[in-house]
Amino acid sequence: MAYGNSDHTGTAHPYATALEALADPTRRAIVERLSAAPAPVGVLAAGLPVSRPAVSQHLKVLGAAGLVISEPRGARRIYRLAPKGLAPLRDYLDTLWDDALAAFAAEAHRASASDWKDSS
Amino acid sequence: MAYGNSDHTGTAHPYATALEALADPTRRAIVERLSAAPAPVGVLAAGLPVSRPAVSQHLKVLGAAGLVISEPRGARRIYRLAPKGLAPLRDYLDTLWDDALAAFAAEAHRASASDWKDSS
DNA sequence: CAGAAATGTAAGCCCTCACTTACGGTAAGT
DNA sequence: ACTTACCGTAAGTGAGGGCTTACATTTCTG
Repeated sequence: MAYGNSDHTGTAHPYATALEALADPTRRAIVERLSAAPAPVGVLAAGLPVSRPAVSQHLKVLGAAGLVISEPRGARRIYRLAPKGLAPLRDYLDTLWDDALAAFAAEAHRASASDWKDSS
Repeated sequence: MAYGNSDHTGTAHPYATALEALADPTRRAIVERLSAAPAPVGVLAAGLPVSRPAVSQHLKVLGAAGLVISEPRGARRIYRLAPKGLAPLRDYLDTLWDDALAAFAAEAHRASASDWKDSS
């Protein structure tokens, strides 16, 4: 098991927080919008069916997940995607992918004697 | 009402369901376990801090997300990762990544003003 | 300096969802 | 056939989180 721990035994790894952050449709919409161009909170909220404070809260979550960074520009605050923010998540999925393929190959090569096989 | 159904971006695409499925720590643990080798429900539940029916429900969600497939083997039912299940999610993240990079490049190269930009 | 504009935060409501126990159904063993 | 094992589903409960309104703060503008 090359992965950390997905359960509750450990601190949240970057990929976990990113995954949980992107699970929300509104947050995905925000991220997709920011993937086109940076924007302040007000503009983001204007294009969404939720209130502006809701967007602020979502941005806070996205920031904690390392997916978004902000820069104060006068009274406004410009939000943009963190370029490397998706890297941990992508790596995690790649590892899952590779392990699954390896397991599939091993399964095809030898079709028995796993631990879950009947233990009579 | 708070827009009960969650989709601003259109009909629930596969990557969305996969994302929401993997957001749960228990389901991630199941997927990671299956990425090592196929297993029946009982074995999966034995390695998790939840009951067996809970695992069944999670597997149903993962199946609906296209991440897991099952094959009845005698009285048991063997679950394994769907090799192509992660593809839509990976593609989605790749697109997001590429768009963000393009936006960053455009930002650095920008000449014209966006609507929210301050004039100066 | 007063007013407006833009944002973050607090308090609270409500709905989703993960989990449990209880039950019904199918396949293997004796 | 009876019993045992394994599994999926139904019903109900509790905690988490997303949303809203109200408020405090900072900054630009006239």
